[in-house]
Amino acid sequence: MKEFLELISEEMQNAFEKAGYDKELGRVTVSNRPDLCEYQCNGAMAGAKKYKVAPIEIANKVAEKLKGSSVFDSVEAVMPGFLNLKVSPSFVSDYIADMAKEPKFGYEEVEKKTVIVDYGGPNVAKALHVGHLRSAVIGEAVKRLCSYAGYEAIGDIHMGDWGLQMGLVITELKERKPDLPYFDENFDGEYPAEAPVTIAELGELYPTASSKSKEDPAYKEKAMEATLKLQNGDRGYRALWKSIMEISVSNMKGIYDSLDVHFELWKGESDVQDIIPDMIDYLKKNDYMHLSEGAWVIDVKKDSDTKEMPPCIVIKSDGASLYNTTDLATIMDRVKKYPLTRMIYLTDKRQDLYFEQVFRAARKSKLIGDDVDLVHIGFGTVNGKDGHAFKTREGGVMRLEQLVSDINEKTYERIMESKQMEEDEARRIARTVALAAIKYGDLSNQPAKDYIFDMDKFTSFEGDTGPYILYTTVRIKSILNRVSEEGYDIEKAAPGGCYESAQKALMLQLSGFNAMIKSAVTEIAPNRICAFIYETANTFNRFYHEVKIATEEDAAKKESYIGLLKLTRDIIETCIGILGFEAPEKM
RNA sequence: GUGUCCGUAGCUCAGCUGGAUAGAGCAACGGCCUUCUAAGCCGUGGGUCGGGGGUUCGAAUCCCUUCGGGCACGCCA
Repeated sequence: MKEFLELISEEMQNAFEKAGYDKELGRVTVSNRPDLCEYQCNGAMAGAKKYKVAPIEIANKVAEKLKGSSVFDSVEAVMPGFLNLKVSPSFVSDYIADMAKEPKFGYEEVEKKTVIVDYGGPNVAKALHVGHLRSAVIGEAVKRLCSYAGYEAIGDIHMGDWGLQMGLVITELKERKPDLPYFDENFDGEYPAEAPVTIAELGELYPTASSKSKEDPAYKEKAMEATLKLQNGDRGYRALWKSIMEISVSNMKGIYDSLDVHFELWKGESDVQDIIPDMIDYLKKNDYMHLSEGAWVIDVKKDSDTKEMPPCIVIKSDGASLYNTTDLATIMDRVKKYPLTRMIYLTDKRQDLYFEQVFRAARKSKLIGDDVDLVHIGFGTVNGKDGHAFKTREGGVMRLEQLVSDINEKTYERIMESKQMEEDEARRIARTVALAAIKYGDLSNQPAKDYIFDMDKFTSFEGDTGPYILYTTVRIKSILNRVSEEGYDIEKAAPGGCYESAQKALMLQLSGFNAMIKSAVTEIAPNRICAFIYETANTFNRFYHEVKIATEEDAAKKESYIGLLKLTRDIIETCIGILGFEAPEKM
């Protein structure tokens, strides 16, 4: 189905052509002066120079040609040459009626192709903290957006399970419990089924090891050795690693589930270990890689570069692989396994340069063809109110679990303050609302920007927030339920006819849905969806306030209202579904 | 130093390929609950869009320059 703006632009373009001007000038945009008109066309001013006439003259001539148009209710040419437009109520309401009938509200899917979204990126050794929130939340939304758009979207958590962090953990554990069989070179029996550490211990092991290695070079040396030993397949280290992986992954699953974030693939850096040697051979054989300062690197500098571009290190001088190695191997692996058209990576924006190097290296060495798009979306940091990295009140790193439960608790209190409700129902609703608060709060910002995670703001639930969106949706559902209970068949209600200006405003708002999705997909910008549903909620609440729906006596009006309500609900729920949260039945 | 992102109301942010009086939310102040959920709606006050040039009929938006800030720059991820 054609986009609404496209349809009215066509009408305008025809008028330009009939008036003897270039069709291209007739592009219509949403008005930036809603007090004057709904849509506008600025083509007359752009064309003034070309035709050597005053803009207003062109505008007048075009307006003349639009007399009797079934699309526009009014076309006004005003100084210096704007064309101010109002569309006819029947034209919008017909369009809206069509949207309600079409699958995906008339949005036309892209060609079905496979895209991998690489997000999450948790570190096996480290507890999930606020830093992991954005990747999970944005990544999930991007993946769902791609799916909605028609792609075959595959999400890969891509865990950090193979680098130095594992060496650090192993080293620290060895210091503490040297008697574990994993560290006994001569041990050849079955390793214990139970993990040698709890998840809590694991969470503490890494930070300790990490700070030790920064202060003590000998310790760092040990950690690096342990890393290499693990990568080289030491039996005990592998068994230990596997054991740590198991408890870590099950812990992660729980947390990601609570965020309603789900991965199709639970791959990690370690999964490509077996193909790394082949890749290295390939890179060496074809001279893509050479020795530099003891390390194997791929030069990725281009003549056109104005900036410094260090080479991409594939093998460290101690022979160990690193992030780059596994990322390149992962690219190779994915290309082999899937008919890919695109790979989207979500990480902190501080890795911008790194990904540019890896992408260049992958292309240069032909591990990936030019037909596959590689995109890195670097997102900003989550900061506290003071503008610095988000911390707990005590100054520690905010664990993701902690953050979620804090917001759940505050939401629960908020509900109990004003509503009469059973405790477990309130708890359940609190989780739904809290999740919306967290996700919307994140997604409504542009991904690349840092943002302030303000707990008070996030739990206040007024204005441009997730709970406001949910509240609006719940209001709609509430009316539909009521009407339905009174015996009205809401299934047959269709949004035909336009009786009120607030109703028309809502229709015009909804008519922009498919254009919005299109731009959100092209720009990979979930924040577009947030802006759209916020405006939709505003427009609906105005309509809600001005028009009494349930008590409307005129059957035709009532049907059109209810039809519009259903469409509004469906569109909002589709949008929040893409964003990764949902609305409760009541709140 | 090189590169990159950013600087818009007291605070947090929108402003798409340049267009008419720069928009929201929070905070402040004032209205609206016997009528579909007041987590809502309506209204008031508040900005020389960091500064300076330029392109244009027209610039927050494009170009140059300058100041201020964040971040990254071979063996971490």
